[in-house]
Amino acid sequence: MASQVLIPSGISGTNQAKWLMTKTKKIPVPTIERLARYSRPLEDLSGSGDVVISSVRLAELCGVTSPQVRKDLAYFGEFGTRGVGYNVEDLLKEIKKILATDQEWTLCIVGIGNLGNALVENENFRKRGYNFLAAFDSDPKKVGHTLSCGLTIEPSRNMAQLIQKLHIEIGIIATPPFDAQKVTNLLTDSGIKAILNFAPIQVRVPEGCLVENVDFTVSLENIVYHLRDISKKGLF
Amino acid sequence: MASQVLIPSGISGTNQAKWLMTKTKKIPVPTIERLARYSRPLEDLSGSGDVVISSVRLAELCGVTSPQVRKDLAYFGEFGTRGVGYNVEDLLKEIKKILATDQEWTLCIVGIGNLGNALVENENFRKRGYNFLAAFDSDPKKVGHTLSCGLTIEPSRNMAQLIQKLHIEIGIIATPPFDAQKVTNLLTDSGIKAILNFAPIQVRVPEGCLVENVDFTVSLENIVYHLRDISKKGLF
DNA sequence: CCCACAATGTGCAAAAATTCACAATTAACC
DNA sequence: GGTTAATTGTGAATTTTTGCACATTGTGGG
Repeated sequence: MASQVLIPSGISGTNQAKWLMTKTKKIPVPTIERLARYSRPLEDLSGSGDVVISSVRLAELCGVTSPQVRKDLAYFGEFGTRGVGYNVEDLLKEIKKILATDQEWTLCIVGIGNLGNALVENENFRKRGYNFLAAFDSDPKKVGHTLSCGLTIEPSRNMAQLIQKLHIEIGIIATPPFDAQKVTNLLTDSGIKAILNFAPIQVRVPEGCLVENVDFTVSLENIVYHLRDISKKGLF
Repeated sequence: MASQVLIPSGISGTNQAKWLMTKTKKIPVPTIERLARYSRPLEDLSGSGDVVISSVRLAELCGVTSPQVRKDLAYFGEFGTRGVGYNVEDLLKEIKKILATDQEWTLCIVGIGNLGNALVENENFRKRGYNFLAAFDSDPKKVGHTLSCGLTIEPSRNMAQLIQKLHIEIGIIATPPFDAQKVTNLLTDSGIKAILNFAPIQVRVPEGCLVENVDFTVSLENIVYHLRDISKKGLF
């Protein structure tokens, strides 16, 4: 725990408190995650005819309450018009600015199994400005193979060199759990700034590196806990 | 919002308050998610020599504080021995009992693209008692194809019939976002009890069905928000 | 048997996050 | 131009979650 502080939502890093200060207001950690969720329906609506949206409607679409929406947005400014609502295009632009998704980011992926492949080929990433610049795997049988997205699989030993040459900022780990910590060390040694880890272990990083752990089985266990709970209570 | 209540961690369902009551104590929502995380290192340790583990050590391995670990466990009973710690095997067994992962669950998956394929082939699921009994896709080119795991891809129109015949409890959605709501309706109409949705939209379900939405891009946006925040503050 | 040490379990305090209620503002209509 | 309806922005109250401090209990050694 010396070099790592867990942020409730799952992201972890160093000296979190400082990062969450904007002017003098503290931004609740879950707010950031919700902002990302708000942007999904806004993207959809931004194509269609609707020009404005109320906090009530946006809340419905995202499964939260409307005061929550208003409060979340109010942390960062006054984006709406009283009596009217929020302009869809403008709000989307503001949220993107807040989240820093109005700029391009450079990624690499480590571990080109089924999952790694699915992630690197995923349209949603590229569409949102996340650019995979390199793919790594330690399996000699995979190295040299070219993926549909155009990337050629590199051996893990080239990691440091490529990350620095291509200015890669974020690393995604999609290896088996056993390799995840080793890969994390390789990535951080190469100067990566943040890691999105899909291996079902909690990887440790040195000061100044961000980690977010995504664990599918945790989500499933959440579900089955509540499922069993329901049948036990005989509510349904 | 009429038929759906969002639980902070991302899981949503109906009348949540009731489910979280055990005897008279309210269980914090994040506690369940952490219990799942605690079980990972316990599984690893359960093979090796260590027989007991302290809350301090377990907390380190999971990136939380030690009072947090103790408090989380104390909601469900007294599993440790004062002055000693927790017996690894026993604690794992207790957590599995709490989470209902000591039993088998039946799943199906809808959408056999890269991601769907990666999920259904994933060892971690089967290893933990999550059994995929059916795979669906609406693409006629995919229907009839047999996956490495042995399942044959079924057309979506067979969904209701198969879910009922095989007593499938949980559905996983790995379709493009546009199809996700339609698939959700199909699943709930077929009597599914819970849905794990990987499409980047918030799907709506009728009363009595659980949903957990997993959105990779939300995790990434979380990261880039904090990353930009760091460089702006000039901390590194 | 007693004492020192280690580690859990827990009531209470603190912090964090959400919800409420309403003042403020705008648009639309007559 | 005034009145009504709609909707935001926000301080205060409430609820939820976490952290602290310590009493409690078990272990091992002399």
